[in-house]
Amino acid sequence: MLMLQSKLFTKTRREDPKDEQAKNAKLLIRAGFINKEMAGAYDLLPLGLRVVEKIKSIVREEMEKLGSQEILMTSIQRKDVWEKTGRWSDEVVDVWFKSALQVGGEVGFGWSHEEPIGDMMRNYILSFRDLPFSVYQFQTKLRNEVRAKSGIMRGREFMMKDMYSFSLGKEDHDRFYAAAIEAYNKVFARVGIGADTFVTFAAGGAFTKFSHEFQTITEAGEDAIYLNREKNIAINEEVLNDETLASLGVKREDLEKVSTAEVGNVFNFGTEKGEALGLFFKDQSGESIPVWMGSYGIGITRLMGVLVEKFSDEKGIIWPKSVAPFDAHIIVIGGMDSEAMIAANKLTETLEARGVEILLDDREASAGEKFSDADLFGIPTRIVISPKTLEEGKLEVKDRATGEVKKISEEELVSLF
RNA sequence: CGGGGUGUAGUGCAACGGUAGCACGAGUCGUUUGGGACGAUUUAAUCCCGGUUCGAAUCCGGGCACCCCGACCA
Repeated sequence: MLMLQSKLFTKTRREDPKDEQAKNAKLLIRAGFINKEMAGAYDLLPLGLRVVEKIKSIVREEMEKLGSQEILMTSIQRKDVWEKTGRWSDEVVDVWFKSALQVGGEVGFGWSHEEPIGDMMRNYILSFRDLPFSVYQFQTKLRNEVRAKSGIMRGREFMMKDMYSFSLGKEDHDRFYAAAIEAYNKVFARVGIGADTFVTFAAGGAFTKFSHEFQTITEAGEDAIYLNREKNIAINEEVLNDETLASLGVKREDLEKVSTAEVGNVFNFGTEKGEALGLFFKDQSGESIPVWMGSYGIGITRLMGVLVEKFSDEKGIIWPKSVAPFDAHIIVIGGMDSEAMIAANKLTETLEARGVEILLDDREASAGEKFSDADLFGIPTRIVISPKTLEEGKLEVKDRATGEVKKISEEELVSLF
């Protein structure tokens, strides 16, 4: 895959936008990955969309390994479904966006899909033979937040991967729940935040004492967790009390308080949703049993924000290799029809054949400007081709993360990918 | 939703109640080409509505928008 930078319509900015404080928004806007539409709503531009798609691919792979099936539900939702669980009320759920149909009747815009999916599954879950299974989707969630903040980390419109499991009962559910946690850990490890992401004990529901959240250490986070690194136990602030501590076997004085951002959560509904929504199956004896449900979320765009918060320096973003918009950024110094350009085109072909994704800076711009943009974009490997490198017969390769510069042959370079 | 702050060319900043200026960007011409090149030249703005005043970017009222703190985040 090759993208010519001269064709990229976005521009980089030298200065931070004045209407952003959050580092993730400042850098992503300056680099042209996103555009601010309004507070809490950002457009994904070509480079930003590529990052989001990379994250989605990783999540998708892990969900497929879990055996989950991808779907896509609607954004407009029926009122009656939410009334069944008492959550249509603005008093109960304060983030609703609602509208009215011209022909009469109200609709809500999906801030979650728990109720609609439970309702939908009444069409497909009839017998114990239909269970268990799980489905997931990448969906744009709409939430009428009173205060959007922190750039793309808390928006009114954002992308979320939500998964729902439908099980025969507790045991069946617990098996999937544990597997989902494993899958989530793999996702966070693959996007580069494994070491700083902890499964925490969070407020539970009617069926479990705790739910679990995936919290990543970052100063930019809104949450705080209490961490015992030795025992690998992390506790959310809202459930930190003597009872919790006793049940988990940790002492308050052994806990370290760290600032974190929630990147995922898993929740056990038990039979609560099934009962409220009328989602039952017939067991072998013909008895009607409520379906046991769980929900599992990963904030895709928030995750992108967290990555920028964690991986950047004064010059720009430093993407982990797994989610970078491109593998390599080739910088040509010299005109469009220079020797360097010809050499760059040749190298590009060689690398492309190996599946390397390349952004080729073929613009008529000064070297300094190209280097600055490259640093801002944060593509892991920067390759410079110039009259100088041609003369030496070597390529200059710079690692964005370490800053290390190497002069190597084309063969050596190709072997890096 | 409570509190605080800010709205000026595309972007980032100036301007005592008295001619809206600077830098970057963008356009044109020329010279340049390894860390945001140089010269010439052009382009382009006071969030909206109302009030005070001879005169408002500036003061007052209302609205809208954005940022921050808190609350909220099932």
